Amino acid sequence: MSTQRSTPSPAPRRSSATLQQVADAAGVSLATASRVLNGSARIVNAELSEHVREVATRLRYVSHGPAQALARATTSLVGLLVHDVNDPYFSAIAAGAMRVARERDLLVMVANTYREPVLELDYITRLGAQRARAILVAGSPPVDPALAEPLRERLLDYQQGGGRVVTIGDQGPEIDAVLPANVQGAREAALHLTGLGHREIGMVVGPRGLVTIADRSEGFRRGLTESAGDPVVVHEIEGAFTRDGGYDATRRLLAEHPGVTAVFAMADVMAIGALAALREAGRRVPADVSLVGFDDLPICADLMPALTTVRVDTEGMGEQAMRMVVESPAEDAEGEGRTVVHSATELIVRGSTAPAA
Amino acid sequence: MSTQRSTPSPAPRRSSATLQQVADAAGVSLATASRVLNGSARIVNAELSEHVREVATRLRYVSHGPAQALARATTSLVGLLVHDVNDPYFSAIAAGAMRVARERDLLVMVANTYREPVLELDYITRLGAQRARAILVAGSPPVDPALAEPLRERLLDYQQGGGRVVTIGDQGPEIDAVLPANVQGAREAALHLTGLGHREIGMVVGPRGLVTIADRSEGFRRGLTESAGDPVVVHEIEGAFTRDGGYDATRRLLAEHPGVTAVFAMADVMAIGALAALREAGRRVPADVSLVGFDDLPICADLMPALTTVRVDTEGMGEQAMRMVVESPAEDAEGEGRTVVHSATELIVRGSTAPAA
DNA sequence: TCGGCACTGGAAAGCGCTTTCCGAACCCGT
DNA sequence: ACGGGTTCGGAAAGCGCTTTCCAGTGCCGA
Repeated sequence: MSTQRSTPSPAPRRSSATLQQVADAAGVSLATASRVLNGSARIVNAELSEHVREVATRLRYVSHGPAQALARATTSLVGLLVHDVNDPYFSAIAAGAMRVARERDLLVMVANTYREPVLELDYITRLGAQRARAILVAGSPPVDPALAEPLRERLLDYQQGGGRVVTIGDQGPEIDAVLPANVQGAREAALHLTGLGHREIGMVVGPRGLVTIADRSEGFRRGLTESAGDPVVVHEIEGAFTRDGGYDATRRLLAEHPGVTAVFAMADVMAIGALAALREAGRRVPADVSLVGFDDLPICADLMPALTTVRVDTEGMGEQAMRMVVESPAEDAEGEGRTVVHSATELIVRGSTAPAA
Repeated sequence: MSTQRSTPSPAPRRSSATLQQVADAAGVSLATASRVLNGSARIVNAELSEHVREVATRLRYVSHGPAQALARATTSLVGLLVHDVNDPYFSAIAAGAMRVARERDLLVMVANTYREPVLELDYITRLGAQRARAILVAGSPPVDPALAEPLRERLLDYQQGGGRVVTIGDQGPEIDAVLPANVQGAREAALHLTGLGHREIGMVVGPRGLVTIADRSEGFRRGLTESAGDPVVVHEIEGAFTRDGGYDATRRLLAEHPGVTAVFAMADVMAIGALAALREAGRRVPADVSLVGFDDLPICADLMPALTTVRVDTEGMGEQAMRMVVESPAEDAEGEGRTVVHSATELIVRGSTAPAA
């Protein structure tokens, strides 16, 4: 990148008017101005009200958020923690959440945690310091309770401080959550594959330490056991939760178990890598090997072949989570208990799966 | 989605300790506590300092952002306006920006504007009200000055109020910007295609009202005029700046001009749609028709065939923009003028282009 | 006609923090 | 041993706003 500076310009640094100035200019008290301009319960005479509003406009008055937050002891900021906005799974969640936030006049602070516990904890603290009204946490927690505990603890802390927490993925008791039906979805994928006659199947799994992966694995295996006919051999290979992770894992899978006729990748991003690996290995999809993904990213339909996958309503989950933030505001204070919303999954059959050869 | 509530739980709603309480508990003054806990210029005795810190930890003190913002007259919040985080182009920008923000201890408020002027203006106002330290605006402004003016005006307003503005895309004088080399990139795409002997080319353009599109069109046409050999016939078809927009436009293109041997789609998302349309029309890529995109989204390499495209360093632009926010903080106040950073583009040749039949 | 009430505007007390200004304590050189 | 300079903790004045409480007005019924 190259930088360049051009001609100077005048710079009158005027900071915007205060409520007091508006009140003075309008000849009313600070209290009245406040009531007129920033939605109060108390009602002000229409005429006066109009006058104040005019003056405010003329003076280009803009309310001071931090001051309001201080006086009201609440903000309109909501935090959203995602592993990585640049991953379509999470950007869809973010988009959904932001849509609802917009309707509710909330501002969303998004942070990438890259699944790093330190970052997660740090962001929660920072959001707490900003007195964010709520925190949404998207992304699978670790299976190991010892690893999950610190995050959970911090969230509980924040929640006790009066903040609202909603997670997409199960962070345990007392924390509201919206959960995709991972087990169920994976089970359907398994039934689909065995139904097509596949008897040697590769599972390209993401980091086993994640609950999401554990659930999808479990669901898939459960589905396999339910299948009629000959017993199924399954090979499980782990890779990073990315395109390259799927690519590498699939290469290893093919090297070690050349006989597989189907591959189940535990996320579409991984499936994309798997597809590349299969192609590279000269396996035709679906003629030689069938491939199933998970998530149903928008791109799936445009892959060649189009990817059979399990649809997750990511955007819907983001919306739902954000809705919960506002709609049961005092849930915990009421001692009511935890709210859990389940989001259904659905197998979408496309061109990447076919009967076993 | 189905909802369910489970067992109740106790709910002691304790809000976190204040600085005053920490000071009292530590037996020091408010001022000292403040100096110890929230980085002040003044230094406090190491021993005392340690003591205060201990007490603060014990009391689980968390600084109150809004109060600090009020007292300091500045915040650590930065706004980021994007057309849609769910579009990989923008999510990459967001990821880049957030990475740098993280380093600088800034919190990023992301908002989707869906290219709706009303939303853009509204968000800027709201960010201004929150006293966001800076606003990043990603996305092409309209070509029509009458349409671009309101946004520009509002940004200038905000800037005058002491906020920092950096745009990705040119919002005109006095507003710092980082600009992708759209013209240059498109020109290269044209040269590549004509170099392969294509003489009847389709341009699948996005909304003509956008500067980005105008620039890419211009660059492409310029490249065509520079080509050696026979004159080139070019057909321009407009579509929405999405996958479906590209799909529809390409279908129309093929219907009206079946003779095209190459298509230049002005964004990869559109190219993906174009690819689908070509496939559907029975045209082999690249044997019958060559295809070039723009942006180099990560998925491009995994399409079939892999997409020849013009790489834009989206993530780098996001980083750069965020860096500018912090690194020349008082640029406008100094009357220095505008800073413009150019981000290079590069033609990436992959499998979707081949010599004309 | 008059007491009482509903209504509405204003004064003032914070909300939690930063920072300026003071003054006490301490160190040094002479 | 003493004056001047340097440190460093504390008191207090805000930052811009909300909201409680109070007081003035006008209206009602009796």
